[in-house]
Amino acid sequence: MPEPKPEPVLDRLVHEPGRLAILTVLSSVTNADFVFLQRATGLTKGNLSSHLAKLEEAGLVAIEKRFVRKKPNTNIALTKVGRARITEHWAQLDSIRRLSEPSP
Amino acid sequence: MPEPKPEPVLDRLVHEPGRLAILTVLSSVTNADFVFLQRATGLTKGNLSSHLAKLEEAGLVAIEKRFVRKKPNTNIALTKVGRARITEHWAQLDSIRRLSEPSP
DNA sequence: CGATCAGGTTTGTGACGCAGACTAGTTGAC
DNA sequence: GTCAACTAGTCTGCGTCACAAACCTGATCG
Repeated sequence: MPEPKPEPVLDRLVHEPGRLAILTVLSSVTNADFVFLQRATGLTKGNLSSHLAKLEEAGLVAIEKRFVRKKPNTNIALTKVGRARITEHWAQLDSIRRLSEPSP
Repeated sequence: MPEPKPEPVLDRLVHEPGRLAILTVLSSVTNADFVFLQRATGLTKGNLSSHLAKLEEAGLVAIEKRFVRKKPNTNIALTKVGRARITEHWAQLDSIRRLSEPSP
């Protein structure tokens, strides 16, 4: 036996703190722009940009770029898949947590 | 301003899925041996070993090596610090989560 | 004009998680 | 006694990735 393959319970894409913050904020506001998200999450621009790129690539968020008052503006919203995944992720964290708290 | 330094809310050392599992399991059993932890967490030996090394280095767990029935046996327990940190971590996750669930 | 600012994107790199190779010692078969 | 197989871990190489700093594009200001 070449070592047991563990079940992949926690999705790293979602679990990463920066992305967890992004997704969680998004799940409460329906849509947000880049600057708002940066303030809300405390991430740097570069960081936020690359996290968003990954989330978009994975289909968890939808990104729309426009110009607002002659300035570039990036609008981000959770997709259905994204909403499902973040919800599921919190549920999985709960089940891990219950390992330590048998029953009140 | 050279980009705002974000507050380090989530401790990566603890947040990492493998270690989160280890710490959470430990917080329910007072102490455990290597093999038990491997089964409980689903990690491979190599993985578990290096995670434990990091946790020990950070003072979150205490590791004691013995021989039990002529075989090497590694016994692991949460330290006070470790117990505090895992509790605090769950609390921080809660506060992040509340961002998306204003109040029922 | 040149400088500055807003709003992002691209790049360099060190750290790290992963799994598989390796080690040390034990037990069982012959 | 010695050979093979097993237990209990540690060590190593590699690919990935998060981070921040440098960079880019266009608008606005002096």
